Amino acid sequence: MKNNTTLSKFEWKIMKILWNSKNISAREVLEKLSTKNKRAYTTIQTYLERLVKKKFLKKEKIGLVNFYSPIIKKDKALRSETKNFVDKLFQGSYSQMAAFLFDTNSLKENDLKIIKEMIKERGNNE
Amino acid sequence: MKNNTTLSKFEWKIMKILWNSKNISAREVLEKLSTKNKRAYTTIQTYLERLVKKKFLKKEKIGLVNFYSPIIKKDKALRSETKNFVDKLFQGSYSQMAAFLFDTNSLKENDLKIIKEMIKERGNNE
DNA sequence: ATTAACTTACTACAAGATTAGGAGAAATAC
DNA sequence: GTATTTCTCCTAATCTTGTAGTAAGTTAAT
Repeated sequence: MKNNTTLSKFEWKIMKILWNSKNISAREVLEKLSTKNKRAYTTIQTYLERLVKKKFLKKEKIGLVNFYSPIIKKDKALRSETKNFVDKLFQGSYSQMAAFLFDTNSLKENDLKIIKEMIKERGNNE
Repeated sequence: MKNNTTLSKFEWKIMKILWNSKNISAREVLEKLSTKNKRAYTTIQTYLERLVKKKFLKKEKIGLVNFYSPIIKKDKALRSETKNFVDKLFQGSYSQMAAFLFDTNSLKENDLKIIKEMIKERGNNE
């Protein structure tokens, strides 16, 4: 297994569910998926098993049923996936990414406003 | 072929070379790859052919040799890949991504400085 | 007790990614 | 003018992702 494991879109959906409600079964995961993200029950099982194999989840069998919970923190996963992305597209430079977002007007009015706020709040710590 | 085609890390490396020097051969692509990114000559060919199939490149045979050049703009590819990423991790919200980057101190001093500058420059257009 | 419902574990298969080798044609080297 | 180099095109092994079916066991229902 690679060190910089990245997750697919659907794997992220599942992990997000797991980060919200730890120690749940395949059935419960399936139930928490929105209508457009429904899959066959066994498909969910396969994803869960793969995430265990990738060391994102652990499973614990209670009676008949397997319960899964995350073993890596959401922040860590986000960080590593984000780093991968910024490496891939922007040579690892966050300001390069920011420049791109500004220059192509990718940010909506509202995003921009929120970001300005954040910068203002944090502007004094240096 | 999917509509929101995303490229792998190595496909991006190749595309970046192509965006920098249009209409080059597999040999030239290989030469422009840094030492740690060297691959077998035929591997490069395979990537180039795949990128043609994905409609990111076109090829033109001159004499014996195939020459490749991009048929989609770098900005467009960056935008679409970025959108995919932000959808996957941050529910499509750029400000959510920004918040994450700030909160986890992912941004280096210097990135932050540059970003503040950018915001200042663009601060008047609203 | 037989059936219905549900679970796990295993298997499968297509598409895409990663990497490259081999056959055959053309160019070039001397 | 044969040997070597260098292309292209084709083929392919291995891994990952997406999606799910089947067999066999457990529980609940009547």
